[in-house]
Amino acid sequence: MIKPILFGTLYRLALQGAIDNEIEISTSIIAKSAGYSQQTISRHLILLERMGLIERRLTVNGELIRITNKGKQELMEVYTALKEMFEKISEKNFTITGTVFTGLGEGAYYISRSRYAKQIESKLGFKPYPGTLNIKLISPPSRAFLNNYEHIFIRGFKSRERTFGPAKCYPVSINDSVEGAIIIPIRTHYDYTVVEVISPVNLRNAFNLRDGSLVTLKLKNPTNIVHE
Amino acid sequence: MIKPILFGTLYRLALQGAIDNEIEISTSIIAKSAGYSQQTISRHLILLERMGLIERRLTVNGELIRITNKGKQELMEVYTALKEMFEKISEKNFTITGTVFTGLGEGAYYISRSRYAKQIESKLGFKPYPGTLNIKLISPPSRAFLNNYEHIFIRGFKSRERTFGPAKCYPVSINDSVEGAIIIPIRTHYDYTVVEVISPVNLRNAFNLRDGSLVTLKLKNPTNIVHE
DNA sequence: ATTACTAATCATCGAGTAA
DNA sequence: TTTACTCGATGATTAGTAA
Repeated sequence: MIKPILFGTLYRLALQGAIDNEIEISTSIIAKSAGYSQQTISRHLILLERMGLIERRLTVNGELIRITNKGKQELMEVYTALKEMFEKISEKNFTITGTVFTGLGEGAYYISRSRYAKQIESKLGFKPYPGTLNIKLISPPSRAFLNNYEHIFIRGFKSRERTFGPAKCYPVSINDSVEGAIIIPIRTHYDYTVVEVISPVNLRNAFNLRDGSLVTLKLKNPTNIVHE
Repeated sequence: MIKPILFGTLYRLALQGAIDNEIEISTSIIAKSAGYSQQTISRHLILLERMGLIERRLTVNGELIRITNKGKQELMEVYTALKEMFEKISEKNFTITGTVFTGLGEGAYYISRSRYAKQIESKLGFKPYPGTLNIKLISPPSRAFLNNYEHIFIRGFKSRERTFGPAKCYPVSINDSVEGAIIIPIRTHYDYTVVEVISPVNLRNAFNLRDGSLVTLKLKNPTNIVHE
């Protein structure tokens, strides 16, 4: 990409319709819309012309400007890059990869509580295997992006001995076959590079997983909610 | 649009896949790909963060960066603008609008010469009405863009008294109904904000045109040739 | 290895103005 | 009215470092 400051001015010209087309405009008008001085735009135009990105002819009312094919290509480059990015987002974020590791067994203790298991069964549609699969994320390297997706809320509760916090669940398909969900306890901040997965089956057995085995998770219901 | 220099850095981050997605990267790596120093990128990231366009968390290997929805919107704004421009070009340049005005009658004199009329009949496929319709361009304001299109060449010739120069013709449909052509004498530079139109009929009568009447011309055979 | 501060350098900007 | 020059002011960049 050319220098951003010049790209900015070239983009302004394009907005005015100067692609493949001569427009009659003055530096002061561009300056006003771009938030720069007339002198600065004049200088920018001189530079763009020297770089072969625009052609221009002075007139009495200003100048006739036309973005050349070279200039068009500069804009096209950014356009196609942005296009690819925005088109790929939808698929790209749905696939999560990581490796299996052995945790402390805390997850299993939680899932085994009937107050949790019953909620999961009713809200996610499966009776969870009493255990979680710990996954160290590879791509994306952090679970922060999950905030962009819809979650299913699992309420916390208190027993006689202690408090069990609430959790968020994100339905996924594991290795493109078994259904399950990522479960993130809300209270604990824990490690952002790790997720726990629940499913109706023992995933270690189902896929013959050992520590270090690669697992892919695909987010379902990817509504890509706007937050903030 | 935000300041071009910051847009440039935001765009770099997007290229690295930071839209809706945390990426682990260091300022020096971005700097290398962007052609700036590590310090400059560091400063840019601080500014982008303050503006709420990115979120980031430092790690031991660099930092985790994610473009926020606000940042995404900045990119999307440019994307959609470029998209519209590139998608509309094909149609946009085909339609020409302008108003009728009375010329000096020079065109009529030319067309009435049989050496011209016969060429027009054989090359354009119609016997021209002996007159031209003068059109003051509104959109685009200059006929310079015609250079991007294929033309049909009409040879010049000499009579006993004087020389008649060659001309370029661009087939058009007038008001989406009558076929004709823009005819541009090659020799005379004339006024770039004006075109003359020929057709098999008297256009003033056919459309009941008076001076100031609006006319639309649509270029046919819009091959949109790349020149330069 | 990082990020990011300070200070010196350099590029860019805009006021004034000529053509 | 234009564009675009000079030049002093401003803002951005990099080098050198600290953390």
